[in-house]
This record gives sequence, structure tokens and C-alpha cells, in this order.
Amino acid sequence: MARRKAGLGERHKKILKFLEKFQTENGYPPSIREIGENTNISSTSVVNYYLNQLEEMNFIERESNVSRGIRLVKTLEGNLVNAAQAITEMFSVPVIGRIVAGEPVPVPSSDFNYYDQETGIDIARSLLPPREKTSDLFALEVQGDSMIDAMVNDGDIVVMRPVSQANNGEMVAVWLADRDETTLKYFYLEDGHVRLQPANPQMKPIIIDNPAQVQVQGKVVLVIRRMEGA
Amino acid sequence: MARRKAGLGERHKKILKFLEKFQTENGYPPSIREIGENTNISSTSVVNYYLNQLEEMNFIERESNVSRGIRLVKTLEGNLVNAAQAITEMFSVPVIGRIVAGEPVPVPSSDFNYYDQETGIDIARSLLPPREKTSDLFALEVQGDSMIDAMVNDGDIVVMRPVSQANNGEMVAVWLADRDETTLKYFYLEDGHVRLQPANPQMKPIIIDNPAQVQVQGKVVLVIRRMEGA
DNA sequence: CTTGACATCGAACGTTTGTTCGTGTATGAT
DNA sequence: ATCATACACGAACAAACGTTCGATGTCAAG
Repeated sequence: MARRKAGLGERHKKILKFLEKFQTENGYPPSIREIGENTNISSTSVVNYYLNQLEEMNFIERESNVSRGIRLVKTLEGNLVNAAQAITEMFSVPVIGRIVAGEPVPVPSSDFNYYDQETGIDIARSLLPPREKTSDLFALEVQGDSMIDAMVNDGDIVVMRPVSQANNGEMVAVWLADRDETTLKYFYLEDGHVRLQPANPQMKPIIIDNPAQVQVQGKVVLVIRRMEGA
Repeated sequence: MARRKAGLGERHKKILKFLEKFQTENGYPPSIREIGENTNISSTSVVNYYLNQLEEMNFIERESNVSRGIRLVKTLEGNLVNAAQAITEMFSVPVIGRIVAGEPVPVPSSDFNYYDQETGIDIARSLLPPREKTSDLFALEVQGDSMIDAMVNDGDIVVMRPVSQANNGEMVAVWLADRDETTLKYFYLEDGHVRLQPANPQMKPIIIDNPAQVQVQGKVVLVIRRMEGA
């Protein structure tokens, strides 16, 4: 057969693809024999030969004399596999519904089992402050243009934590019963009244004299806007 | 010693924490002996005993007679470890600077080596359409209130792909030389002129008669807003 | 035509590794 | 006091596993 050009040959690519697939599906790497079985390589020494080359080319790292001691460093697509991309570094938040102006936020009850949800949105842990807990979060999709003053578009995903009391400066979802309206605003309790400050600095705040009329339903921790057709 | 209440004992927790830590650091799970060595359990059968219990409680899954055949299902914090949280499912985009109204977008040159960047933002692959490539993306942090009409706040992270030509309906960063201004708008080329449509539906578009005056610098694929103090 | 590099392979070996067994202690229930 | 269960442990064993060796084939360069 023709000599290998510098770079990946067919067998390299097959092995690399299999490594990614196996690790994704199983949560641990394959053995030398499993790699061979799935790439039509009948000899463990040939698999070893190719793994050594993938290591030289910085696609993987190997630990000597360790079973399944293969760590992906770079994918076939060229993306670095960051050590930070670990089990605890990404999590799913269930998208449990829509947020619209005319209805209260559908805050899940505390015993709601999110994990049955098929729809969720994946979030890198590093997008939240280290002290923020990742449990109990839920996400809502914005429907309509009613949250413009919060700088939030139709279709945006708002990730929230259920709270019933807010601290000053936090962006919260509040239900204003006398207006039949949910709104997203920065919350300030000052001099016995509530100031709900829009994110858009060109808009004026809502002043609520009776704080009891403000039902805080959740605190916004993240907003994600995906571009349609991007 | 006292009988175990239903739920996790001290040794369960130590083992679970070690599993998370080892997998994060090594890219593959530990062996029974490595678990024992790091949790002060001198016997492989005791480690086996506890792993079986963790499996019963749905924290892990095990493959019989497979070395390092342990798959984390749930972390100590209670988060599900999703199969989607795999090597290729999260990646980093370098945050290479700021986007401000008065300067062109600092589009990186095509041979820029992002991976040396220490600052990056982690993004779940699932936030982008499946056909969107993850290479070549870069991120900018918005500085100032000048992108309000794009519904983008000071401090938001805008993830972009360098392009010099846009398709209709895509949100792009364009540099308007005659105005000395960068703006984020939805791009439409129609009847020989360019319509730059703000994201805020209450604002009017910019009409540019001479399309040559519109320098498309990048296409927005994602916007992320983290809440300060969240 | 010869040589060296690369690729391929089976076999053997020793180490790594998980499972099983038997034993002992402590505790709560009867 | 007895029994059942949980917890703890060392030892032994066999299978899983990675590495090494020697052999063979192909191809490009000289």
C-alpha cells in the first residue's frame, strides 16, 4: 500500500471516530481489543501501533500499562477536548414552558422531577458563578415581544431559579396581579416601595407603592439567544 | 458501627467524589484498586460492595467484567450526567475582545491560534444547529449601551462567525464606514439596497442605498447574557 | 535490483483488573 | 440469648488487558 502522508490515514480516522463514539455512549474509553473489533483490525499490536501515532499527533494521550488508559485530546473535527469538559462541567436545565406577559411564570413545584423532561437546554457550568447551585434551575422560552424592555427577544431562553424574595439588583420575573402581567425587571426595594427597573436604560421603571402587590416568582441567572437559521 | 440509613454514607460520598474528580482529571474512570487507594479502603471487595450500592441508588452504572467499566449517572450534587455531555458536546470559543459601536469588529485572522487563549466561553454543542461548524467561531463582549437596538446589553457575550457576505435574515455585525459605527442588525439585500433591521421591532431599519458601504464582518450565532451577582 | 521505511499480523507474556469466597464484628429486632 | 443484616476485610482466582516480539508484505528511493 502507499506510504502514509503526514497526517491522518483512513485507519487513524476510523479509530478516532470510534473512540469518540464509544466514550460518548459508554462513559469510559474502549480497550485495545474493542477498538480492533470495531475497526476491522485483527491484531492488538496494530491497534497499539496506530494509537501510538495518534498520540504523537496529539489527538490522544495514553497511560502506559493502564487498561483503557486513553484520553481524547482532540477530536476528528479538530476541537480540543478540554479537561474542564468533565461530568460536572455541563448540565441540563429543563425547558418547562413559555414565559408570556399575560400569565404568571409556570414555576415548577419543588418536588417536580425535571429529569423526565426530554427537552432541556445544555449549559456549561462555567457560565454561572461558581457559588451558584445548578439544582432547581428551570428554563422558559420567551413568547412574543412583551419582554423587550428586559432586552429579551421572542424565542430567547431564560434560565431561572425559583425564588419568592429578591435581593436588590437581581433580575426577576414578577407577576403583577393588578395588571395581569408578568414582567422581567431588575428589582429594588427602597423606601417602602418597589422599583422595577427595565434592562433597557432608555425605559422608565415601574414604581409599586405596595410591595405586597409584587409577586416575585423567579430570579434570572442566564439568557440565551440562539439565532434562527444561524 | 451504626447501620446505614437509606441513602449515602460517608464512604459512598467519598467514592462518588473521587469518581468525579478522577474522571475529570484523567478522561477515563478509575479502577477498583485506584478507588480503594484514594478512599482509604484496603480491600477490593469492599469497594465492590459500595459500588454495587451506588449502582442500586442510580448514581452509577457498571459493566460486569469490564475494566474501569463504571459510568457516572448522577453526581453527588444530584445533577444527571447526560449522555450528551460527551467529548464533542461542549467546546470553547475564545473571547477575543470587546464590541463597541465606534470601532470595527476585531475579526481574527484565519490563522489565529485561538487555543492559546486563556479566556474562553464554554458552549454546549446543542445550542447551535447541528450543521453549524464549531471551528472559527469567536466571541466578543459587548461594551456600552450602543447595541440596545439589537436587544444586546452591555456585558453580553456575542458569539460570531467571521463572514464577509451575509444571507437575508441573518444577524450580522456590520461596519458602516461613513458613520464610523459597528452595528448588529438583521441583514436584507433587496432591490439593490441593504436594509439593516434592528432586533427591537419598535425601532426603524437603516437603509443603505450603496451596498458597498456595508462591510459585513461577522454573523451572530449566539448571544449569552450572564446575570451579574446571579 | 536492493534497501529501508511503513504497514500488517498472530502469538505470547506479564500485568492489571474485577469478582468471589470465607471470616469477623457490630447492631437492631425478636 | 439468638438471629439476620450491614459493614469490613484479606486472599485467591480467572479474565481482561496492554505490551512486546518476530515475521511478512508493500512501496518508494537510490
